[in-house]
Amino acid sequence: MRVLIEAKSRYHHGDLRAQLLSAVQQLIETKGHANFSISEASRLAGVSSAAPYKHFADKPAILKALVLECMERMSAKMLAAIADLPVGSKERIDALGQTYVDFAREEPGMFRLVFGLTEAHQGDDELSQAGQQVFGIVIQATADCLGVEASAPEAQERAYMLWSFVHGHSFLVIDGKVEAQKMSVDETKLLNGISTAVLQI
Amino acid sequence: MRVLIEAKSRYHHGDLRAQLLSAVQQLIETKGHANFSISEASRLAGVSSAAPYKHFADKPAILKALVLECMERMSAKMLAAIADLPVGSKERIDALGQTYVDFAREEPGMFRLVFGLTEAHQGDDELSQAGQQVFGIVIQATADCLGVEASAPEAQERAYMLWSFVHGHSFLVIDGKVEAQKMSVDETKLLNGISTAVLQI
DNA sequence: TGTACATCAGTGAACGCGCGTTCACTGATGTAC
DNA sequence: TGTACATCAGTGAACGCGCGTTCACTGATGTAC
Repeated sequence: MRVLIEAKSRYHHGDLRAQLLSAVQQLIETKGHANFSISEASRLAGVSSAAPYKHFADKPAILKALVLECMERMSAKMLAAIADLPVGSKERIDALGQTYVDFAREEPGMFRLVFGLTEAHQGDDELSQAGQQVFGIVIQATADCLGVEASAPEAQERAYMLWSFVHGHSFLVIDGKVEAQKMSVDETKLLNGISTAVLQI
Repeated sequence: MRVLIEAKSRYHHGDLRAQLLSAVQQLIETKGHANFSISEASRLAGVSSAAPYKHFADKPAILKALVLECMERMSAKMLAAIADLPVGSKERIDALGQTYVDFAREEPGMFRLVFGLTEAHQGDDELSQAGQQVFGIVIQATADCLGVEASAPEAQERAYMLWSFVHGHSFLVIDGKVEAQKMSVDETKLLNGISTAVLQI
C-alpha cells in the first residue's frame, strides 16, 4: 500500500525514525486514533517491535514527536495559504479558516490526536509553544485586519472567536455530525459569514 | 469513594445495569476516555467481569447506552436552562450555549465520548436521532429569536454557526488550549458577543 | 400456605490476544593508525 | 589500502499485563397449582 518496503533488506534502515512516525500516522488514519499500536506500526515499517525504542523513550514520546511534526505542517500550510493575499485583508482570515478545516478533513485522525493528547502531555512546554505558533498566525491576521497590534486584547478576543468556530466546525465535520443532522453546509458561505460577523462586532 | 457498595451482598444485585453505566462514566472521567475498561467498571460495581454480559451484548453496546443516557441528560439540562426565559429572547440562546459549555467542563470525558463514538456507531439511527433532538432545541430557539419557522434554512444556518462556535470553545477549554495559549477568556462576554454577531448578520 | 419448577442474574475460572517494553545478542558502519 | 575496534541500529525471544468474552455453574426469585 505504501513504499515503506523500499528498505532493501539493509540491516541499518537509514531513516527509521521518520518512517516509524509516518507508519503511526498512517495507522491513526486507517484504524482510528484509539486502535493503533506501536507494534503494528513497527510491522508496517518492516522492523521488529523493539526497534522503535532505539529512537524513542516510550509510546508517549512517539506521539509527541508526531504531534509536533503535525503542527509544523499545519503552520506551513497556513502560512502558504495567506502568502499571496494582501496583508490586513479579510481574505487572509477566511483562507486560514479554510486551511484549518481542510486539514481536519484530510487528516481527521491526526487532527484528533493533536487536540486529544490530554494524557501524559498536559503542560508540555514544547507542545504548547507549537500551539501558540499556530494560533499566533491567526492572531496576527486578525490584528492586521482590525488595524491594531497583535498584542491588543481585541485582536486576541476576535482571533479566539474565529478559532473556536472553525475548531468546532472541524470536529462536527469529521465526527459526521453534519451528515447526522441531515444538514448541508455551504462551507465557503459559512466561513465568510462568521468572519464578517466576528470582525464587525 | 462512592456508595456503589451499598449492595449488601445480595446475589441479585437489583440495578446492575444502571450501576454499571455509572461506574463506566466515573472511570471515563477519572481515567480518561482512552484508559477505562469494562473489567474495571465491573470491579467498581462490585461484580464479576462476566456480569455485564447479562445486560449488554458487548462493549460498544455499553458505550452506546451510556451516550444515549448522556444526551438525554444534556437535553434536559438545556430545556431546564431556558424554561424561565421568554420565548424568542436572545437570553435563551446564551443560556443554551452556557449550558453546553458547562456540561463539557463538568463531564469532559463523557463530552468527548459523545462526540468521539466514531468507531462502531457511525450511522446509528438511535444515536443520530438523539443528536437531532439536542440540536433541535438550538434551532428552535434561534428560529424564535429570528421570528421564522424552525424549518427555515436561515434558522438552521444560524443555529449551526452558534453550535460550531460553542462546540469548538468547549473542546478548547477541556483540552486545556485556553490555558496553553495563556489566554484568559471572559466566557459570558464571549458567548454574548458571538450570539449577537451571528444573529445580526 | 406450601411445594415444584422455570427463569433470571449472578459467579469464577478460563481462553486467546495483542500490547508495551526489556534483554542479550549481532551485523553494519565509521574512525584511528 | 588494510586492519582493529568502538559504536550504532537493528533482531528475536521473552516478560507480565489486562483486556473482552465464553462457559458451565449456582443461588435467588416469581409463578402455578
